[in-house]
Amino acid sequence: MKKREVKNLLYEQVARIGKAVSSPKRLELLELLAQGEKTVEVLATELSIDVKLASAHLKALKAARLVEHRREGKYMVYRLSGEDVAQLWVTLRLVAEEHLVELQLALQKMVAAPEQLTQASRKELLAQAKRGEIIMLDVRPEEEYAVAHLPYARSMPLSEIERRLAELPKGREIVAYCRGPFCLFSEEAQQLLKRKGYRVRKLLDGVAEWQAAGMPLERG
Amino acid sequence: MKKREVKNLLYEQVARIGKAVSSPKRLELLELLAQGEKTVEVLATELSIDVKLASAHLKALKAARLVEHRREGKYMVYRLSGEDVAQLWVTLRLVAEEHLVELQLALQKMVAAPEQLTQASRKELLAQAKRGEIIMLDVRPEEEYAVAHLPYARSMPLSEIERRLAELPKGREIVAYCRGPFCLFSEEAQQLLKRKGYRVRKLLDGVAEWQAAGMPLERG
DNA sequence: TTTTAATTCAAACAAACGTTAGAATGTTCG
DNA sequence: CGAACATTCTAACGTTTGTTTGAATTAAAA
Repeated sequence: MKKREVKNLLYEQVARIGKAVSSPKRLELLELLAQGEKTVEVLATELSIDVKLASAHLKALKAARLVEHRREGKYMVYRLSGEDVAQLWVTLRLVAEEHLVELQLALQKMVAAPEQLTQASRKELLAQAKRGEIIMLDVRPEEEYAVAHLPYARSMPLSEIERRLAELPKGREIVAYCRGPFCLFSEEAQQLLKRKGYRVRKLLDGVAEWQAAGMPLERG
Repeated sequence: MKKREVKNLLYEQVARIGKAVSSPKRLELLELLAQGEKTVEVLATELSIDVKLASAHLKALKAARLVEHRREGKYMVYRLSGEDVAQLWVTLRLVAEEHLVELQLALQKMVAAPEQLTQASRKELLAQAKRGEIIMLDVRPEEEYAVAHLPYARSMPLSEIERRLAELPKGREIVAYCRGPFCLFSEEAQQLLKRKGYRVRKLLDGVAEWQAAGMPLERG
């Protein structure tokens, strides 16, 4: 076998991964699955697409071995096939944010103050949370909190914040986070809590970003 | 603007990066450019493709802002638009190696002993090279060595090894490396030097892998 | 001016992709 | 068992891709 043929074979395999992440829908699926395993129905609903289309995209992801699935009763449950897949999603997003002006602009429109965390500020934040100086608030659905969350975080899904305000002491600053920079939950939580008179910061990191930065998670 | 439309916009931007890395040819171009800037002609020759086709792929990479180019006399010189792009290539390759059995098999066929380096063994290797216990040998073309190379490495391109054997003392073990796991230079260097009676190990890491692992490089 | 390197444009073709709709499969539940 | 449900398979569509060829351009060098 010639050198060129062997080389082509190698790069074609890597390109399979590339092809899998070349579609916006599949990227969104990966980001969602980075929060924990989910059924096809849930995924389709979150993406606002037909279940059939979601299934087709999941099949493509499965062909590239980026996801695995198992049957659970009536439902088919999909999950990422490894932590490195979540890491890949974060890397892709970071490269896009770094190089694509269009994405930077779109993000600025979406988020008032795009506070980027450095490695140092992540450690500082963790220390503050440990000492109880701030309240780390996970505003994702409770199932996702159950899979994994930032250390010392408590769960309060966006939809429940309004009627659970009593649980939040007014004195301390709140730091809200959700699925990552593209997720709007923490943005909405921040606006809601600000109206109620709280001091609130918003984190762009989700669990995938936090972990990719080498920081520890709590797993349920 | 609706939430869904904003989200679509965001993921579409990241998918631009995904599309750029969804072609084997473009991946090979990125890996080559990770060794240093190169002209279109050189790149096309290395890939064994038409200059026009190389130009078209480079245009696609440029559209995704993964590469930049400048004119230098008659030649158009391309380079990666950042270190994160090399990091992306390494991440993609690692995910592919981890999940695609086909790639693992192809690699095994190519390389006799696929010695994977851990973080600890990289540091140990660096220490040995510093103490002069081993000879770190960069067998890539000299220009690529000039751009960046592993610490304490000396340059001896594969094509020159045979007539420069006198420069290599027989006592010490030689550790040869090239562009990365998909490059055959170090494999051929190892076989050649073994025939000449040297003790030779082969490194799968190239400069991109070495750097992605957080290890230091020497830049020329 | 002529050569060289690189890009552009156009045309062509097969292959692959995203999406939609309808039929088929396998599972649970009454 | 049969009905309801979740998911996948199949077929079809228009679109986009990768590649090759040939001719036309642009910029710099000899």
